Amino acid sequence: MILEFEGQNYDIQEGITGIELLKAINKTSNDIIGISIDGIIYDLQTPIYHGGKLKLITKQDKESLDILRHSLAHIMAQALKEIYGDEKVHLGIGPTTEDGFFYDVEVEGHHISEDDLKTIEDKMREIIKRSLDIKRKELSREEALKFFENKKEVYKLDIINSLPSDAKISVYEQGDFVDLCRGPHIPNTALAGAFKLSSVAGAYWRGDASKPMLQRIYGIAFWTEKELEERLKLYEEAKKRDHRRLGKELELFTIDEQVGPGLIIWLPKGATLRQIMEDYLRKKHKDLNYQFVYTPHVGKSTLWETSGHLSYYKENMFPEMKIEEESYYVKPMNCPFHMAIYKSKIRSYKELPIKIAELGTVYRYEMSGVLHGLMRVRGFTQDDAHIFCKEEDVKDVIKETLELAFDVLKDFGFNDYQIFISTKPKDAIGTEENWQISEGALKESLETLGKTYEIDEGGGAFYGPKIDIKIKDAIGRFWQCSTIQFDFNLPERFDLTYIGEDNKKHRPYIIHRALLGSIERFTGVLIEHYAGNFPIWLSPIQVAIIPIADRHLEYAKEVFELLKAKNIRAYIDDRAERMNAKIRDNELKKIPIILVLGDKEASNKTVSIRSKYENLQGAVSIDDFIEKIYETIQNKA
RNA sequence: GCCGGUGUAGCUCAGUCGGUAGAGCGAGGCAUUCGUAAUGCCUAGGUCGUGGGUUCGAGUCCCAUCGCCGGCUCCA
Repeated sequence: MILEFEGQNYDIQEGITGIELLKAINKTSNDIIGISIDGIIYDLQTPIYHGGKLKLITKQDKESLDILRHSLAHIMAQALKEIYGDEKVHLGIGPTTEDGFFYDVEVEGHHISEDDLKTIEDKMREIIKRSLDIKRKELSREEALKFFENKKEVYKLDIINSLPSDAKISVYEQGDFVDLCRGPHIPNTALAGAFKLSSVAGAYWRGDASKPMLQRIYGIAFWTEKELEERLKLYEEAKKRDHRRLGKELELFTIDEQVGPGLIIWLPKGATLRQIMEDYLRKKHKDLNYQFVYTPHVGKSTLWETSGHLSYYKENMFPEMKIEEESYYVKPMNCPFHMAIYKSKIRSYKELPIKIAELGTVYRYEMSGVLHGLMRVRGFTQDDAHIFCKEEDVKDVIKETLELAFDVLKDFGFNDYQIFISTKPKDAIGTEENWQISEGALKESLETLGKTYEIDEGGGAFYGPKIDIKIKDAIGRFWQCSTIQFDFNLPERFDLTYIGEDNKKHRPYIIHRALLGSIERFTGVLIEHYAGNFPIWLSPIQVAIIPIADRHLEYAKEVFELLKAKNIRAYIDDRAERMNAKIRDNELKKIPIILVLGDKEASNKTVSIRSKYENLQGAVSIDDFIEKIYETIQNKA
């Protein structure tokens, strides 16, 4: 077979392993972790049977991290076996994750706790020090079954039995430890980089709640200690930004055990933030001729039967309520009500597109174990809208909607996105034409706007294709917020029509979209994105006024009234505290602008500004201050 | 819902071997009136998540239950 490497062709014998190959081409280095041939990754232990373009994978290549992490999972498994006994430890799967690895295991007679992690880590380091070669062996199915049966590795047997009949079955061996594995792996345990076991949690075998629950041990791994430290710092940073903590500290929201889990209580400051967000959204939507509506929180069961929710979504709905022989359900979505609004009169092609918007509060049953602060709740408000349009409007509507989404996200401080288009799945409703036109509009609009996107082929809902936008926050995490979905289902179910130019009835297209998604969740993302340091336009309190001594209180009130008259959210910190203490407290409360008022300011009618903003510094007149803060609010800086 | 952890003052946490609960911050009061990140003193505040049980005696041990935390699962 011919391997092409650095512009040269090498005639290499088939079945050669990477290690031998590297010797043959005179490239040996501990930095080389694997190779790829025509993009297929091999470790250095695997025999190669096909030629092509050879690339060396070094520690600098992203792919090498996967190899490292995979091997660390094995080393952890070996450590567990040595600590708890070969026969007692049953291995599940041990894949890599975004920044490390995990292994799902069952340990007979022992529950691994966080306290055990240190012991396991120590054993892992010991194994690494043994400098064990990691060897690959291929087995026949029979051999493999026999081997793992002897070892009582029930989960491995399950895996082997589910492999396709022509699959190559390989095991990797390091010292006494042998694990069923496809690879790739580092060649020797001594090459294992920096790692830390982070947590242990339960995980169903094969993700199936009817199967036994194994224990999943998570680890983080990188080639160098430095990278590991950086990652651990990121977790620290995320912890500092945790919206549950900041939400409490900044008095934005609370969740009361007595009120109920997953139900958000907006405290005055959080409510102010929410009102600002909602007012902003209303304005943005009205500019594009969206019509705002209000709809009830409950609807009769017949409504949910028509919409299909009772057959497809019931397990996520709060249970039925009976009133006067009728059954009602609390709404998990706003769609059926918006359908009712469309149907409230005969529609003409002349009034399309119709854009019905609502900040609609919905309730969904979420399992108790998944609730999480503002991010995962049982009651939330969607910035929801349904656009009813003609086929020829589809493109323009999608483009307009996307522009609005990017505009809004940008104003909230998000400029980096991952965009996904999900296309037609196997069991779909709607005509081929419906899907083509819709998918085409989604792709074309993104291209017109110069946005790159990925396609999740066949990942759409059965009722229509969609675009999901994930926003990147200040520390690099992605959050899915906006979604724009076609719905070919509801127009049929509710028998929606409009009268066309031809005086005949036609089916409208429905585009269902939310930009922030859930106001609750988006607020959580905002809190973490800004670490509680909101830009002035969003900050519940924009200005803290600190009179230095009581004799300055009168001037402070004067300034306060002037700000209040201009709709600037200010308050006077009139506590009997020293100025320094007040400055500290207001900094901790993350109030963006602090005005210190003393003799100088009172006599000159100025304010002394303390803020992080360059244009808002030092001593300026009140008018200047108001002008500058207005400018900053306007810029949403 | 499942696995594991956890629950002590408004918040963050200490509480040994089972012997009736403690700190800091915060809150209230008094004094201080101060120039860019913590002034001092005093005071109040707890059915130890809840309900059972063991015990002469339970914050501490056991059972149940609720909430929270980390995951899994789920997210037409």
